[in-house]
Amino acid sequence: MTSPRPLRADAARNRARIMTAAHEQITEHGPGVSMEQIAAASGVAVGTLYKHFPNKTDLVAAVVAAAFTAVAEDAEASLQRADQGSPAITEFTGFLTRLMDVAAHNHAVKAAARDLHADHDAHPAMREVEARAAEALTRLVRAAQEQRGLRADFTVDDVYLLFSTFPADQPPAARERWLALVFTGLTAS
Amino acid sequence: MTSPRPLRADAARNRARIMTAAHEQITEHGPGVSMEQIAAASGVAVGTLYKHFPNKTDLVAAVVAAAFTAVAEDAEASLQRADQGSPAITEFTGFLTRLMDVAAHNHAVKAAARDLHADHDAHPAMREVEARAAEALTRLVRAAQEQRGLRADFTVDDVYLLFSTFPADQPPAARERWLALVFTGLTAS
Amino acid sequence: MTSPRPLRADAARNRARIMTAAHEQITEHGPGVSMEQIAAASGVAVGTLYKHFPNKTDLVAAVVAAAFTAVAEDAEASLQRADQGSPAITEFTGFLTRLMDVAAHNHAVKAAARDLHADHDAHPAMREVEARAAEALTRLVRAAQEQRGLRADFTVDDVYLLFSTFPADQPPAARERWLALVFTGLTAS
Amino acid sequence: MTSPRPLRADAARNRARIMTAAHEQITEHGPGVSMEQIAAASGVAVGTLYKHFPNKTDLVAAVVAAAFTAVAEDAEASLQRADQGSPAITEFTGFLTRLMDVAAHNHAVKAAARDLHADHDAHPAMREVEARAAEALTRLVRAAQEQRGLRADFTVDDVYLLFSTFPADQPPAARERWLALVFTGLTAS
DNA sequence: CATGAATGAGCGTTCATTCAT
DNA sequence: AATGAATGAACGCTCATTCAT
Repeated sequence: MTSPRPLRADAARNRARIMTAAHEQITEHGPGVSMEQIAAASGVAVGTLYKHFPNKTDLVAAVVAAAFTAVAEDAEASLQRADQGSPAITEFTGFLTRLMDVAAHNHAVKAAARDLHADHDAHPAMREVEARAAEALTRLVRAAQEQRGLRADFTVDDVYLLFSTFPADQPPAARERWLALVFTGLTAS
Repeated sequence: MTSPRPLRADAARNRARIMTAAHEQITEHGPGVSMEQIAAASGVAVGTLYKHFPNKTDLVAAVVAAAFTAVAEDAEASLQRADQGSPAITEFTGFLTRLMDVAAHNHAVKAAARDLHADHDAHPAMREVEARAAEALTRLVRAAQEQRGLRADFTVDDVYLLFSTFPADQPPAARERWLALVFTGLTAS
Repeated sequence: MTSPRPLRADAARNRARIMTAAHEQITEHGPGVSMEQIAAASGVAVGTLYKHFPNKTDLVAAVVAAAFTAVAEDAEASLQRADQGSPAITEFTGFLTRLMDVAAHNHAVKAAARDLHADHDAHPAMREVEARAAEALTRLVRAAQEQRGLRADFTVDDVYLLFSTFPADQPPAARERWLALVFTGLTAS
Repeated sequence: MTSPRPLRADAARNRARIMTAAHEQITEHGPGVSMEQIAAASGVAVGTLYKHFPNKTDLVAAVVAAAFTAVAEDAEASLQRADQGSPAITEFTGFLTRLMDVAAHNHAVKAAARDLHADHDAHPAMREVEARAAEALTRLVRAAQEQRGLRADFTVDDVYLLFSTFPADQPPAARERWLALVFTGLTAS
């Protein structure tokens, strides 16, 4: 569905190398890295980048989407555990904490995501992964509210809001302090 | 020490025009505006920009610092009102709210400040204005805590943390929601 | 000699599809269309284009030559009608008018032909179709001259000259005006 | 009027060198020459080209316009001679002949002009020089018609039409033949 | 002091062509 | 014979910065 044709083996390998290299380069040098540099780090020529991704924005979006896939999967696993009896609020705060960890370890990728802001839905892979996460989180949030652990007016959009404002580029102490401050306001009154 | 020579009248006028124009241009077009464009908006030539500011970063830092001066003054005024009997917590949340308003109306400048991140202390004007604000805020925070309105572990650094993560570039509804979530966690337990 | 091997059935089919697609793409997007796009429109891969035509120039030349085949056939039909009693001058001006029509409807192909200018004889197919047209036109011109309708010094080269300067890319009114101006000078004195 | 400020001496010199080099390079390699190559031939860096001309199209248009200035002046001189008693038809055909000569010696520039086709009025310098030529030619055409030398329905637009279709890139013999054919149709009936 | 012309490395992107599969 | 991934030089253009005037 995502791939009309299954992509030749060598092309798939190159695509993976490009994504990996792009992730590394963005992490190391920020979303401003040049395509040329990503190409060099991938061990391919620029043209190959453009063969796989129509333009730089699309490549960056693919990197961001890939990074978010793990998050979506984490959300789904958390929901499943909650469905199987684990306290929903525990699962939810656990998910949030891990989400912030991911953000902290990928803060340049997060910055890239922010640069995409306006059209973050214009990228298919992004839309898909967001939908997955939203689906799981909606249910996890609801469960946590029903168990009286999470404030009643909390929504999935709030997760995005908190995530998007998490100080991923600051030192661990600051990140933890921020979480502490914010978490205080999340519990049910 | 900060000013080896008191600056000739016309030079001072030029400097002011540059700062004003730079603020406007950054606000309108983001921190990426070219020096050429700022120069044009200032009514001077690029060379003059470089006469006043060794490089673009320094100019942007000066603009950011200037924008923060109003904030420092607001902090001082709030403190003064608290000293004269106004409830410290009211003054503090009032200050915070106005701070977020300023951020929202200058979010491109705030973005510029963020781009400076690493060395935001490397710029003298920045250090100075931060010191003024910190001085006033420290006392305001302490007062609010003594009056049992603000959580006991709150510090001035937390103000920076909250300010730096405020979603200034998002629509009003999101900004207000963020404030609501965060403020919940600030009151004394 | 022109065809060392008679070309396998599927290869012949592919070649035809490529030529058709190339004609369409050139007509629609000009001679600058990329080989990739022509390949896509042909339903084959680029490699196949290069299998049939050593390089882009050769493909474009083949398209141009093919387009000229209809012209050569028109010339031959006109000559035949003249041989069978139709006034030669009528046939000749009729041919010229249709030639200009063809040019107008294929002006991007004509532009492609012009880009080839220098070596328009370097391409076998081109030489062949030109020879066919020249053969018929020489006799048609002679007949028209003998019947005193066409100026005595007119030659087949003049046909090329007029054709190559016909303003095919201009609006109909301009094309008609050009024809009117030029035709005035063609009748026998 | 064309120049709000009279341009510094060194800048004017560079501008002239750029125009000269651009003319030469276009003449030698066609309108497709790269800006880099024109810059090298000018003895300046690319940035300087862009300082003087916002983009390649504008530079090419300036070269074309400059080349046409001589034509406009020729038209004006021809008109003046006609006003002073020289037969208008002689002046007109003389002008046309010289125009074709210029085109022949600058055929790559003429090709460049053709590439500009759609927006050849979008370039101020072009508009101005066209207006000058049109003014003089309108009167010269009228005079030639009143003296019964030029066909009565001839217009200035016809001059453009003939000029734009003149086979400037063909050998002298072809060019002369074309002129001969076309001129036959211009005399008054 | 101010000017603004000049620099030139760098960027994103395109595309004819090659060659391993 | 066909595929299509990969190449990489080339292009138009930008912009922080320098320095002769």
